[in-house]
Amino acid sequence: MLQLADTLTRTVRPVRIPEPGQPVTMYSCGPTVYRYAHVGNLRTFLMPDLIRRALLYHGMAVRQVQNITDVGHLRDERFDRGDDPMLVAAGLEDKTPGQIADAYEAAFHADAAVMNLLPAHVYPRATEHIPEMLALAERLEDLGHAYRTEAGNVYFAVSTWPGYGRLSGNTLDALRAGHRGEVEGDKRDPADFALWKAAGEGRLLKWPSRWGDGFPGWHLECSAMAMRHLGDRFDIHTGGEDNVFPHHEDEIAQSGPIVGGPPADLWIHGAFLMTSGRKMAKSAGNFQRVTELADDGIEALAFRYLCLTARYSRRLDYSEESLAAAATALTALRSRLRALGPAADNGPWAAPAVLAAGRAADRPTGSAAGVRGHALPDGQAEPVVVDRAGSPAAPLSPAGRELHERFVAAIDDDLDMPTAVATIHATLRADLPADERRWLVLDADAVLGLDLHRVWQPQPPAAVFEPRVDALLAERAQARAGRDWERADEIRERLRALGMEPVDLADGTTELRLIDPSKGG
RNA sequence: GGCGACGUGGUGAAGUGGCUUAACACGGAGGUCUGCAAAACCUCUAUUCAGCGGUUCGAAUCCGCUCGUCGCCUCCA
Repeated sequence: MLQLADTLTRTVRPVRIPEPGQPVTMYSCGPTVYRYAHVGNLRTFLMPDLIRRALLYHGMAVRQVQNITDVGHLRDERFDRGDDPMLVAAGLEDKTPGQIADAYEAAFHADAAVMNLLPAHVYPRATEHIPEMLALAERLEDLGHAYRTEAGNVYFAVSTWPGYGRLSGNTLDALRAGHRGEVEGDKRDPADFALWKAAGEGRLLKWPSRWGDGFPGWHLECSAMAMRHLGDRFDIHTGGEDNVFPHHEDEIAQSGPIVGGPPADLWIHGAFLMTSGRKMAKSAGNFQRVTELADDGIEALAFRYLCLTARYSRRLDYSEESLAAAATALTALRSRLRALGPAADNGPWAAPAVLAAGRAADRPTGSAAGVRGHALPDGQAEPVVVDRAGSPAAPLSPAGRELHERFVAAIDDDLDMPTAVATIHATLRADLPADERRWLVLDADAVLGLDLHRVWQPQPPAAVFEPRVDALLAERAQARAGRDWERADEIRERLRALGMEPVDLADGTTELRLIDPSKGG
């Protein structure tokens, strides 16, 4: 069974096995949609995708909710500059907050789709859950856990929640002792945090409440939306390491009095993606979108592969070099797999079921009412995956079974993807029949999510070829058949100039690979 | 100031008490194969885990100290 490192208890614990017919429930902190998500954000969003795939792999259904934060920042954050076409177009050209949020939400879905992230079942938007947030804040005030101030702000009184500090280690004593800087004048305790803030001058987004016009505190949305869509208690809560404090600490405090304890059983936090020794962040100027990778001839799945080479709980160094290495490794992996030949359509070694992320357009939009489950391509329902750890569908040999068990053990060990990836490399190298090696690798890909089954499709995944490229390829094939090597090499150079390398494979076919034309030779 | 994480080869990183005189990948070296170029396949590529002490029959792995790096405490994945 999958075990995960729980920040709250500082232990590695198994995911709770749900009642028969019930799903594992997971709430994932999602994007803030007033700017693009960068690859560091995407690494964090990959983590719940891996959890979900691992559980599906074990045959367990998962219900996943991922919030869309579309409120809270629009006054202070100038749509800061940049080579950011959408910011220029949408942000600075008098768009409404809603229009900006919609645009960036769509961009987020596009990024997630190219990363092969399985869509959540619901993407609730904060702005569509203001009534739930207000109801929660009112209950907390009525129960004596919150207080309203002269200025019209409502704060949660942390001293009323005895468990405060358990998640982050920032106990109240420590916080008070270590506090520095200004304290909002109307807080009773520096550690108190806002449930509701009075709307100031120039505030674009505000709602009426019993305390006057205002807007919700950041932490409130997750408490309210998790309760609405997953119930009081759910199994897994995911987020980035920066969410530990204050976001999740405060979420536990404000949900606690209502639901009788921490709302989630497991609190899982992903470590940052680092560039040049710093966390990736817009302000550091080291911000990169996943869709920008294509400009450098790198496909998004190479970034996914890169993420799989480190544990989610460890910071990962991101650089042009590490990304290029991942891209090369993924290409080589595909070549080795492809060399095994395609799977039979039927029989014991037929390709295992694929967990596909689909296209951005297949994703549900965030509206709370009328949410539809995510659609997979061809309208298929969420795949049912049997627990192959217990009884592999294919008749594995003892050596094959050993490799399979090694893979499953790695996954279950707090998502040890580096070991899992090492195992599939070992599988490809193993002294086993091609059918068995291919089956094991494709089976593993249900969790890895690298879309390895596509190696037998006619074109490499990320390439979009013009008709004339096809014509050139056909001509080269003819030239080679006629042993006109001069002509064949000439065409190769032309393709290289277009950024593609024709590679003649052992089976007589030719594959096109994307190359970086600027690197020449 | 408080809380926390990390420091392993040219690079990205596994390993957290013996099965490891340190996985896997990239890079590099050599070879097989092949119109060519690749790919694929094979071999090699850290006596060593920031430093110094300690615990132990045994430590990269546990403890202490030192040095270094980073993160959270304000919006932040």
